[in-house]
Amino acid sequence: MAERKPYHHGDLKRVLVEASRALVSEKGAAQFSVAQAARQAGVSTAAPYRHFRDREEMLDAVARDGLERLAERFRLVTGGLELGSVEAILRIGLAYIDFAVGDPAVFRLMFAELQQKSDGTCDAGEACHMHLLCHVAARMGRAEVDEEVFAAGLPLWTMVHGIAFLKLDGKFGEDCMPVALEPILRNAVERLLPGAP
Amino acid sequence: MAERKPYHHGDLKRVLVEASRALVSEKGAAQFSVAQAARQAGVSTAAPYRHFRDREEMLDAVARDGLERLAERFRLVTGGLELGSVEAILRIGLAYIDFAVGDPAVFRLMFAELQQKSDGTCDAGEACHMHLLCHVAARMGRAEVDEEVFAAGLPLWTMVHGIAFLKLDGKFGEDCMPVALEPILRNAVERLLPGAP
DNA sequence: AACATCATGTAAGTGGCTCTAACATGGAAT
DNA sequence: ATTCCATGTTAGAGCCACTTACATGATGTT
Repeated sequence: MAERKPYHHGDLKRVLVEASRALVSEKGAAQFSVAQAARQAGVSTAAPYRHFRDREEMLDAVARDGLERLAERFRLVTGGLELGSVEAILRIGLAYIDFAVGDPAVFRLMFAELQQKSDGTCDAGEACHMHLLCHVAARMGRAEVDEEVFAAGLPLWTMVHGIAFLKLDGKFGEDCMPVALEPILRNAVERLLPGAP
Repeated sequence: MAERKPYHHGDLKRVLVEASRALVSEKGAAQFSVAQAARQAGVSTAAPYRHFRDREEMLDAVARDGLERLAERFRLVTGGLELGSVEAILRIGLAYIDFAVGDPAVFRLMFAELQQKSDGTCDAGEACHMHLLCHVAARMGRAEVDEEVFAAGLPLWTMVHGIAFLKLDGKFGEDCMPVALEPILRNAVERLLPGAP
């Protein structure tokens, strides 16, 4: 019988984040409620407030979790590819869009306006951005990510971000895909990025 | 004395939309409440439900209003410019971003996930998109907006949309503007769009 | 081993919110 | 004048965020 109510539950915080993530994923951040997350975790509705200041801090935790998972995906899809190759940059863009389509509500939350976003969440977002910029820098033959690299990566980053959001908003017609994405992206990468050395 | 409580208030619906817009603009859609909007309009908290099915339908009305105002801006900034000129397309993009920065919360709402978006709101959004696509079509020497025009406009539309959102999310550093936007946009327009005939 | 402490849980309560139901009012149609 | 209906009100059910006061048990001290 492994089922014995543990002394003080163990790591409720993690369980709550997971429950929150599921709820957001299912119903959207707007419908998310602390009370439901608590019930899902099998604790009283007051328990979450021992681990999170308020509802928003719980959502922030879900956002951060999402950003970290996105960064992990970037690592996965570019594994083994040459730093700064068109292929690698393309894969990052596609992974980004894939994530958005796969878990729209969480993706929205990751880029939503929170009154006060924790430092950890900001860092997690920054890490995602940096992953792209490193490849852009390599493609430009730069050793580090400076202003110029940032400027060069901007149109790509924003374009992919825009595609992701417009897809979520159903702005792409019925089946959500009237045109093939990959060639458009590849074309953009090749045209927008300063050529390799 | 112009202050006499009118028989049945006149056009409460319009007043409520305006109040809602102000509230959303000020506090964000998440903090918006039907009750507050009603109080702001000077009616009971139940009154709004004579004009809107629920809270979401009120937000939808605010979104629609925003989309219509955006379309109006497009008309303004392209007035007198040649159809299909780089200048016109550029102005549309800048107006888009300008709107986003000027009223972030409403802009977010305009592209937010609503459970059920009214047809009117969809149409208003479509009108905005079409405004851009008409210029793109003209630039490509096409008489009408077909699949190819759509595909050509996609990277631009998405890029601008992405810039707007990333700006709102403060992803552009402290002062919200580490690089000049216009040259980047102009560059993108000139490189991405098939040349004029 | 006995005890104090502190993190982490619960129960109960406050005030606000969404939305509904039953009723009120007055403008417009007959 | 009478009726009807759109539009307003009051009252209330049910949910939620968050707080306060209390409970419990793991941990470190003596």
